[in-house]
Amino acid sequence: MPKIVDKKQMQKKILNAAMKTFIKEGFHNSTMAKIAKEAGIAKGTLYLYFDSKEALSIAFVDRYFAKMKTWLNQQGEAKTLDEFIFHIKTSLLIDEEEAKFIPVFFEAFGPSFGSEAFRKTIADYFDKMGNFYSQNIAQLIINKEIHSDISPQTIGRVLVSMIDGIMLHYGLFSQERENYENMLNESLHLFKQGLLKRD
Amino acid sequence: MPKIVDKKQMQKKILNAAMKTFIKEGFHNSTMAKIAKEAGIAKGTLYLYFDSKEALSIAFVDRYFAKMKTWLNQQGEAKTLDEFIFHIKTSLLIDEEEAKFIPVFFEAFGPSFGSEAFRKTIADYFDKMGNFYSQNIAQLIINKEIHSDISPQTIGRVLVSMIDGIMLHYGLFSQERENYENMLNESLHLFKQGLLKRD
DNA sequence: TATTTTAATGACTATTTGGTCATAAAAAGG
DNA sequence: CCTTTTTATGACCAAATAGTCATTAAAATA
Repeated sequence: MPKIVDKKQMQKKILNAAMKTFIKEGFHNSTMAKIAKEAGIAKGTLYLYFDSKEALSIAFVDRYFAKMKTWLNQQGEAKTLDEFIFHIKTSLLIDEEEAKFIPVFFEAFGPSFGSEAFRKTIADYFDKMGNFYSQNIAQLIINKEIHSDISPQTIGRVLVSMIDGIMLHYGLFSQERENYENMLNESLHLFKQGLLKRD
Repeated sequence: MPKIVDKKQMQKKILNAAMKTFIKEGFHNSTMAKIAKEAGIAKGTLYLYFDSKEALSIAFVDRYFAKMKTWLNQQGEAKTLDEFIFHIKTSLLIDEEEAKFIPVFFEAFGPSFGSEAFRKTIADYFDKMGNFYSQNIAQLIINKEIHSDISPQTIGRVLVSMIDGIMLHYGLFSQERENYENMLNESLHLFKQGLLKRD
């Protein structure tokens, strides 16, 4: 009796079209009509799968961060400070392709920072990352690898901010790769010295 | 014969109104009409002083960075590590009003990150800040306040990235003020321990 | 194939808003 | 106080675009 469509498949198709349109036109010139056309459907159809442009944007960003969340969930807990520092280094060593997407991200979603919902989506991701670090730091304090006069909750979230800052500056201001790796080593050294338990 | 008005004074007044409106409404909801109203003038009058909304935005961002550069130039060199850390704390302790402007900045100028020239303008500012820190760190190494196995040039620029990261996360993800100050203290402690010369 | 239910369509609406312009007001000097 | 020049005003216009809805198409099943 009823016509049946794979909703998720359709949303995926639309999100792919959105990506193409965003890259080609810039985010704020990407009208719902253009995105629909790129997906090969009518505007009304698009609204059957996303209630609003904001909903579409949020779904887009969600998918963008999904990969990183998956990566995060795969990470095991570090048992030593060195291992912990290595974890951080791994998360900072994004490849050059990924770095090039950072300015595009701001170009595309800069205007979205006006939306509370949008900011919350991103904030949730960083909070999750912060909690991951916090738990690990708490464990490392128990293991007596890290000195105990710091708050794991606070320093975990701070670490995320600092790491993000380093990554953003790399992506936005395109320092040389070699230079970036120097900076990584220096900052990781600083992190390690800052966290180290002294006897 | 002619009625005469101080153009610069008027532009300043309008830019102040724009700032207020941007913070209150966000950039995209700040219509020229609202800005004019905030400035206590008619919309048509506003267009006598800025040819377009874009012209207004550019004037606005120019003024924003000019202030920060002035602030930077006024800073003296720290003689001790504690003084240096205090410097950093001062630069991180932006007031809540300023923090509220951060999302507005990305909202308004996010799309500009597609422009190489725009990124360079901002990069120059951060480089200037990085050099300031580098020079101070070099001096502190001479003063034997900081251990000598780090590169002042590199760590100066890294510090700027990390500081910027902390500030951005505060502004964008609006943590509680008290929480932010805790984070500041924790991260400054980490910086200090990381930089400290050990005997 | 007829029936039923869901999906697709795109012209249309409602609203928003950057920018204009004819008119009015203000100031300065003769 | 009249004239001239500059400045101020806000109703108005045109364009853009998010979102709607009556109508049509498609698919699944009996």
